[in-house]
Amino acid sequence: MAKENTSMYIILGLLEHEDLSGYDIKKKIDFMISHFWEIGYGQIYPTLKTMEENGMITKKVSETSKGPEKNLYSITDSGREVLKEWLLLPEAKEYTKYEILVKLFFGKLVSEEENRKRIELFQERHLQNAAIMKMFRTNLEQVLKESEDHLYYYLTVLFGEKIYNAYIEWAKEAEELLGKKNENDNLHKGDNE
Amino acid sequence: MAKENTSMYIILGLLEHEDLSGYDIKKKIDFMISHFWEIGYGQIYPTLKTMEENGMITKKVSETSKGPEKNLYSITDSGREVLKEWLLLPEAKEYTKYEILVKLFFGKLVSEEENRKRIELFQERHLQNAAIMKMFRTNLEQVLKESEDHLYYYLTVLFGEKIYNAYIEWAKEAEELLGKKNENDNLHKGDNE
DNA sequence: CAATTCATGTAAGGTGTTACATGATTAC
DNA sequence: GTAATCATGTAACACCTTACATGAATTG
Repeated sequence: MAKENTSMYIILGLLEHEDLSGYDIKKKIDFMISHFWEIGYGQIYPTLKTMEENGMITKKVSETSKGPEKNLYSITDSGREVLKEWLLLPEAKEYTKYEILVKLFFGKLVSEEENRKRIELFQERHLQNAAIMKMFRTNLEQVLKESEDHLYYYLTVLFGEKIYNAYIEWAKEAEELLGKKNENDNLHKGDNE
Repeated sequence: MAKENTSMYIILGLLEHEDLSGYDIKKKIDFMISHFWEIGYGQIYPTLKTMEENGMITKKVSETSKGPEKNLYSITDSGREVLKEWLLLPEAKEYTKYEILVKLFFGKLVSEEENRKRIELFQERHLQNAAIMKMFRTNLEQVLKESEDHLYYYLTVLFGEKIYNAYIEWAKEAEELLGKKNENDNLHKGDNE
């Protein structure tokens, strides 16, 4: 058995709620979870296979009236136990890799324009992400008034929004700082003329 | 050759500034870079080996008066070129994995106490990180007044501080939301008595 | 004299990504 | 009819972590 295998627990968690195919699982993850944990098909299908072999889930081939045939998976009691045990364990610390910061860290080696462009693109990407999260949050808030079923989902969306906003704020400040540097450069240029 | 191999470029970037041993490289990364990109010895030593084979760096064994012998690496012109080319490429999007959010997403399956405890620990960890970043930033600001040599380093520290603060803010709000839920629960409890 | 730090490295295994392969159905 | 979506899967490889192994020197 694997050591961590968070993908497996994500699949278990989703199946605890409803029966799903590998394809469905991917869609759910992309929509609700991918902002803090991405998984590809290359991980999902093999994992489903070993999970079935280990008795955590069962497969039934569903002959839908239309479309290709689906493998529908259901969680077993054993799977439910494995999931709950895992949920009680302390989690590993978050795992973040920001290639943009590595490149910026060595920013002296390229032109300032290059660095500024990089930060702008980063900011644009995350303005979009922040907008998506805000939309999700607003929709969820309507639903939360009636029942708190989605409270934990809401917490993850809130997290996403906060982080993306922090990215955007940083990008603004970073651009200002580079701009200030430019002004100084120009002043000094003026001194020498 | 590898496809991305960001570790390699980090090593090149550090060697562009000064000659270092594998051990030195690890220390530098831990101190300045690990907040956005971690690397272990298991990656550094093998990478140095292949980099030497590919002519990006050269090794000289330094017989220091005291302590064990060191392998000091220097970047070559070829290595410098490889680094600069990479610095001009657009970066991959950031890679983040938050196991805590996965566990929270399925938070309904465990007790609320469990979830609250989790968030508190997360917050404590990042209060410490934020404090470290603030200290770094304050120190760097003193230096920046004299020369802007460390401006790019400063930008990465600023990033760290913003992100850790966003984590902390989120944790506060999340705790409040869980608390509010509790109050509601108690109210409903009262209704039924 | 015991623990920590300095210093280098290997082996094994787990994790994750990318590319490839296939084929039916649906929407334009 | 062509492009996109539905649906499943494999193979290769790149990446990264962990554990192990060794031994000298320094610090308390």
